[in-house]
Amino acid sequence: MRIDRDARHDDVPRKPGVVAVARAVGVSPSTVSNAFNRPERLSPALRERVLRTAAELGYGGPDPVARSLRSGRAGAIGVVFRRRLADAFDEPATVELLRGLSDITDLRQLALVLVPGLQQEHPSIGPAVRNAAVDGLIVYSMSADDPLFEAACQRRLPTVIVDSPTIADLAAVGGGPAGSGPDFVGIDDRAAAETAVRHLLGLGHRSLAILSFGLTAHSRPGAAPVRQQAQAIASVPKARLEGSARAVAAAGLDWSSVPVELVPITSAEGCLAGARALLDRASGITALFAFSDPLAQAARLVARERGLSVPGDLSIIGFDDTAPASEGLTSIHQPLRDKGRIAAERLLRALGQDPPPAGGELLPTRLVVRDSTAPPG
Amino acid sequence: MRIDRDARHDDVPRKPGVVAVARAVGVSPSTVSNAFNRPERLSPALRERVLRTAAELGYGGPDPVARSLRSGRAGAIGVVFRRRLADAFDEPATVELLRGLSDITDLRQLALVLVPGLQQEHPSIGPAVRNAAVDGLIVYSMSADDPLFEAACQRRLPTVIVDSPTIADLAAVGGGPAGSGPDFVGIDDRAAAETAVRHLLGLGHRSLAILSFGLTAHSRPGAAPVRQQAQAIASVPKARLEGSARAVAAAGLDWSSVPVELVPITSAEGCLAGARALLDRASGITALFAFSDPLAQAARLVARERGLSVPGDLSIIGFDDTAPASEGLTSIHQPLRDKGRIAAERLLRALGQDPPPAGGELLPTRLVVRDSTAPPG
DNA sequence: CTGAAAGCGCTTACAG
DNA sequence: CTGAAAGCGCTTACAG
Repeated sequence: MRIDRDARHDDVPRKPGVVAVARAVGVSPSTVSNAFNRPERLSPALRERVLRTAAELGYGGPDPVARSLRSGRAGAIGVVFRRRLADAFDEPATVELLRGLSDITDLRQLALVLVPGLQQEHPSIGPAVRNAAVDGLIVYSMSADDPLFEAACQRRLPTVIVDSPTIADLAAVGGGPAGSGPDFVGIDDRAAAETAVRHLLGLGHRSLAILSFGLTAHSRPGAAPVRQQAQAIASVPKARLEGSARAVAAAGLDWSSVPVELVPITSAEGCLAGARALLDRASGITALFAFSDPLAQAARLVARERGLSVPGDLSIIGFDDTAPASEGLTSIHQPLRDKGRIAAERLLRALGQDPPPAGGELLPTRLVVRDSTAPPG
Repeated sequence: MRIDRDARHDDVPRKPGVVAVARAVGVSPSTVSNAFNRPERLSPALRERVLRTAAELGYGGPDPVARSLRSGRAGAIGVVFRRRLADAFDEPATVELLRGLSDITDLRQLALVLVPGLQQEHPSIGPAVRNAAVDGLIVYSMSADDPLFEAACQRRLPTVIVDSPTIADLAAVGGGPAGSGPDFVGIDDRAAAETAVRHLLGLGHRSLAILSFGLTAHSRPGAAPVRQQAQAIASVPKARLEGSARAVAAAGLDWSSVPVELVPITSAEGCLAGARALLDRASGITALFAFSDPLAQAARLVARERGLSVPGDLSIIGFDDTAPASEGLTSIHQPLRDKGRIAAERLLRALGQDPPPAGGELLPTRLVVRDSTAPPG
């Protein structure tokens, strides 16, 4: 055990601490601490002497962990992801959100602690969120039934949920942290999806299909009939499916005949496989609503593979508007960077004296029509 | 002071700790700790009772900071950036490096602590790297004379430098951490630049110019004559300039007549302004070597602004190969994701029993010829 | 299977 | 301007 080893060989200290420096200079630990943290309390000469001796001894400065334990502040905020960090960096929408978060944390030189979700391969290690030394948490788009979400809530840290679960869905499931509860920043996914489907229907399409995310934390890829849709827990796909259904019903069509395919969004291959599966079983459709731009891009690739022209044979609309405009993908735009900024601002306010108004914040979305949607050929 | 407040009102504890839970259950703190960390040491019934009481009391689980102080491990590695985090996320090359790093950290569920550099606006706060609770550091592309680099070295943590400063440049400046010194992962920037310029010269160009990064930590944008180039400290532009000069000299041309423009790479506007300045004063050139793809893309934009066709009137070669292949930019490819992976692997090995061989690792690069370079028209 | 004790490295109000 | 003392919340070898 390291501690005992150090104590035994007192003459061979592994790493010098504040007391070693104090001893060498001939002052008290308080003075060493002050030399680093409150320079104005020392005479310049003494401060100089302390700093020089510290450097000679190879003292790396006050240990941030000890300082943090004493002061109660970590100087960092955590961002909790559903899955691997590598997956997060692969999603343009997530990187844009991170840009927005860092726009705000940069102003205070705060570190951003990126916390990975569970790995299917190593479920035993336990969620990393339990170990993150942070002052507050951004929880990014999780299903309310995800064990990771429970673990995040358990920290009882000031928390801002981004996108999912919504406060309403949280209440329905009965989970969530105690006390004042988490804050929320997101969009009106139901209304946005309704807009997307209305756009397709307005062009004259009568036969469409949907490429969605998983409906629960442990959702399997594949077709999701209406009865399975009713079991949805994940707020984002749940709301978008509801919005889509509403638009379809309003047009006098039968929602239960609209194919919905669930796709694991963790990999480009998953997106392609999902698009292929959907186009296999719904070969008659003329329009497709994908719940993300990468999904829409995959669908367009698969359509081309099969000799379908877009939008001639198949109209495709995406979500997030993260594809380069040059690709001409019709999509629902949402202000992802602002979402990050606002989430970080609200978290920082919750950490300070100035908590933001309860109830969370919904950001505006808008339909951006480009070249991937047109009337059926 | 918070501590005293808690002590005074012992009946209104702010947050329950392991002792509060222990008291409530009627066991010792050790047992509570074991309930969370070594479940096998308790009878299932007792463990259950401890966990239930903890939940009732609103205990969030063992405090990671205290645990970290005691155990000596943070369960996270830090990535130190030269500038704002938001700038880092704006650079495709940096995001790709982060993907590589997280490919490895994900395997162990390690958090990634993103540490911002100094803000010009608030130099007073002190470098955030001093406060990062991490087990090791990835230092990403810094100039050896950057105060931030010094602060990072001061932590005396196991460290892997990515790209800059190189071990050789470090030794020349006389800085760097004591002890075994930092590890290094990068590329042979000199050779890669030589290849790029040879490609241009091989096409028949005789009049070229260079769009470079800043040569020191506090480099100003603008023209950099040869005598200023000699003062370069930042390893990457220094080596690339040397490689370029070597290729130019080998072709029997005069390096001192090759315009070199320094560009602040922190913003898209900076890139455009740099490209404009260079094209203003070097209007006769037929070829341009930009030290990054975003810089090359900016140069192409500016060329078009001025009615120059690429590659007809102006050949442009970039670096990193981060632009979409569809844009047809000739570039030097480097394996950025592998670079991240290898850096993380080496750091993890240094943290364990299996330190990597000294001397660092140089990754291969290759010239990718596309449509932005051609013989002079 | 459980508990008492020490200590991780620091900071801070307080006394001098 | 400087020091002695307490304590942040936890874990761990050791004893029982």
